[in-house]
Amino acid sequence: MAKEAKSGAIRQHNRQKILTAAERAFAEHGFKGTSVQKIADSAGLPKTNVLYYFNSKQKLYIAVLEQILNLWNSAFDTATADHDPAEVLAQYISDKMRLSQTKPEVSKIFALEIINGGQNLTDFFKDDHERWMKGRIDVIQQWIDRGLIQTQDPYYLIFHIWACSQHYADFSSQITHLRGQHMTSDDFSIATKSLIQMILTGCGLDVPTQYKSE
Amino acid sequence: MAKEAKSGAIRQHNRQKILTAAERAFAEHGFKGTSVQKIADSAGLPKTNVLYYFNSKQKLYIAVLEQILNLWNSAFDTATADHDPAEVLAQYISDKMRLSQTKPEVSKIFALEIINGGQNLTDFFKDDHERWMKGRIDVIQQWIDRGLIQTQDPYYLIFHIWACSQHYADFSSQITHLRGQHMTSDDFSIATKSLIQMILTGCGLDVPTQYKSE
DNA sequence: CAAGAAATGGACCATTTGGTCAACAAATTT
DNA sequence: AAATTTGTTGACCAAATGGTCCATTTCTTG
Repeated sequence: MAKEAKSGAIRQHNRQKILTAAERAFAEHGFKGTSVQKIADSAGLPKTNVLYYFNSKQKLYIAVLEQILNLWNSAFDTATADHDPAEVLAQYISDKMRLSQTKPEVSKIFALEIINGGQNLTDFFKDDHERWMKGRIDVIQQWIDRGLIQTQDPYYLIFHIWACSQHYADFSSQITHLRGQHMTSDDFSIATKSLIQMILTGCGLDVPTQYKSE
Repeated sequence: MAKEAKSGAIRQHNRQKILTAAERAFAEHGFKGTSVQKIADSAGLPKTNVLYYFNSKQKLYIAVLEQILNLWNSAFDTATADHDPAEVLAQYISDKMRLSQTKPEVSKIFALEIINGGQNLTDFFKDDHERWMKGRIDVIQQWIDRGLIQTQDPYYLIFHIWACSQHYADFSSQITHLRGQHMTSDDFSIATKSLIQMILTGCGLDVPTQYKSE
């Protein structure tokens, strides 16, 4: 039942090629909009081969989702109420923005999945995420209680951070169109500082110098 | 060639029933994930009938998109640099949040469409939107020049407003799961105030009294 | 090198799906 | 009421697609 790791070099190599191709395809056209054939072509393998490694389109999709979870990590995960909220939040926003910049497909796949109701996310992931959230809410609440930060509800603060940072990945086509040009590295840098300044100031925090603009 | 309005009462009634059903379906499963049959069932009509009114799935989808555009209006559209930025922005955020609350399907369809690259949006719409954007950017830039508002780049301010407000519609399933309960009207009211306070304060603006919390 | 395991790939199948057709029923118009 | 337009419906079709089978080739390993 379980996929033995073994030494299988070809196996690992091919699986990764497929996963990468699948990631791109799913991000661009969603689960239903992506055909196994397309993924196979894109990976340079016959369709049968894709089904050989992953047993079904659905399982391949879930494998893509699971591979993605490793990117979710941030220093914020282990922050406590004793840390400086301004530092921690600025760092977290910066991390999320970098992810949107470097791995927009990841963000898109998750966006599509969540809009769709998140039915393919395993209960394990959901519970894990919920636990993570509770922990973070707890820390923020303590900051609030200690008068270190001004925000109504910790949940909404986190949602707003996610919303803004993910927006740059998910809605990149719109952003590019409206601005008349693709977001460059410099643009991302400015957008990140702009977002940090807005959220931190919005919470009554001072922006740490290294995240300040100009 | 063109669809004459005529008196066609049946026509109008059926078209609307189909559009409503299609809106729900597309929001929930995306374009590819929705079958004409499902829409027909949901509208209580045979599939052939749906194709009779709209000539193809694609045209039906575009009709849904176009119907939606009428909801995009806000007082912000006609604001000038002489208006009070705090009032205008608070009102705009409030409008956008209300839309997310009352018409989440609309937001979801657009999100799916944009993530997908927005290939089904007509050039007319895109140009229109671009013009709207340029106008709004211009107003905000004037506020900046007059020292009325503190923000790095007008574009990012608007993106952040969109991102946060739409998040409540697009990611509702995640929000419900993490909070452990559905967003009630009261929750939306608090979230709206929280968002207004964060963004306005983040721009160095005072929150107008009617949008203040408690 | 020989045997077993892993990988490759073409042929094939059942289902779903968007869309057409033609016949028939209901409204409208003249 | 006759004629014409509009609406309703089932039968049908071709293409796409997820997935299976099986034969063949390539690797690995004793």
